[in-house]
Amino acid sequence: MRTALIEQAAAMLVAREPVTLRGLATRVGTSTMAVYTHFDGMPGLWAAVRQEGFARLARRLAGVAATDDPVRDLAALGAAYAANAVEHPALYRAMFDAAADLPDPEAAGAAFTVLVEAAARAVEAGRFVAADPVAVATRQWASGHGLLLLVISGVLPGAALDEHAPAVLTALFAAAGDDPGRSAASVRDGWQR
Amino acid sequence: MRTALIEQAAAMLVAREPVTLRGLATRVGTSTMAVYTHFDGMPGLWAAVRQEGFARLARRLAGVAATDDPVRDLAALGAAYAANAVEHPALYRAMFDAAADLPDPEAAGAAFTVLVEAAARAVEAGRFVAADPVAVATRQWASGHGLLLLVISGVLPGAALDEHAPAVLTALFAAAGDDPGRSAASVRDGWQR
DNA sequence: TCGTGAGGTATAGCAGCGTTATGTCACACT
DNA sequence: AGTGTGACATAACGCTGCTATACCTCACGA
Repeated sequence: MRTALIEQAAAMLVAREPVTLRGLATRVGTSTMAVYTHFDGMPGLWAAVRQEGFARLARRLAGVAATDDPVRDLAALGAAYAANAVEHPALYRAMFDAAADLPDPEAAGAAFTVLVEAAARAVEAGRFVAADPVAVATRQWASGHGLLLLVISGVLPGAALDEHAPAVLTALFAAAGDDPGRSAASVRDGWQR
Repeated sequence: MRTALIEQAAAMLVAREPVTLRGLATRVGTSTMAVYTHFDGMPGLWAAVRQEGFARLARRLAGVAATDDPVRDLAALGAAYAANAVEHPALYRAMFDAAADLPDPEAAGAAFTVLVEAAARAVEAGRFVAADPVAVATRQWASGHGLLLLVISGVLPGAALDEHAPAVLTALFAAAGDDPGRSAASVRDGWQR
């Protein structure tokens, strides 16, 4: 019942339908009370939906295979992150409506850790000289997040993603100490969606 | 009456009070009908509030004086943009809830144009070699937007702004062709909030 | 075997929300 | 001076999330 409600809410979200208590209960085939026994109300259900969104994101990023080029991997992770957001824009927006209070922040942490570890491998491989992996991952994440939100909300056209994301990533990786030309090649290779 | 409603709504927004039709009408000292005669309902009022938010942003950016160092100016514009967002986080979030449909998109365009013109001056001054000013401005804007939203929503601590924003800007400016050391100095100089 | 208590669900009603239909008034124009 | 047009007030409608209450089911122990 818990999972049925969460998945139905996520489905209504991607279908751009308004996620309402009564509509949700009707579709799942139960009464409105179920949301209160399992989630303590709509805010609790939204928190569970955000949690599920981050869990899916973490699984998706974990599915990106690591290669012997950690910079390429970072770009591939960015591409997977972007694809996940573009495929389910409403869910992505809902995730960050209140991303600060998650029932279990570890799911979001796991997704972020994948980025940090790839950056750490780049440091270890001598690509990022004297760079902080957490800082590199944070900057990549924040920059990509902003670009994605602007595209999702229709401010920038969809083509802006392929136009700007690789350039921004290349700039960040080069600033981390990687050779600019080599960064550009790695990003071009990793950013295949 | 129109402006009174918009300003009251913006005030309730920054005060973190729920912006409700009845509460708004009561505070302004009118009835709920005023919102319908002037804005055709709450969505119209929200559009007007977003419009006002972008107008304030454009005025703020226009108030940043240009110097003989266009890269420094870009950093200063970024700092002003960030300060505006941090001072009125709820308004900033509301602005981008549906930034794609504004009554008069020219206000948002004016704010963006300030960025583009500074980037164009950097190209003209030979700092950004063969770089597209619009692309540079877009990347700066998107990256700053993402970082700001993560800080505003509490995902990243407030200190992340001063830690990451200058570094990201420096990376973008260096990628545009500017000398890395010179970019870093200009950004450090412009990013004074 | 038969209560019995506890947990999940159904029902009905609450206050609040945005919206709309209708009524009322003041002011500008001929 | 009459008239109509625009803005505001009032009341009601349907919807929202939420809660109090009743019901039903099932596991458990005398």
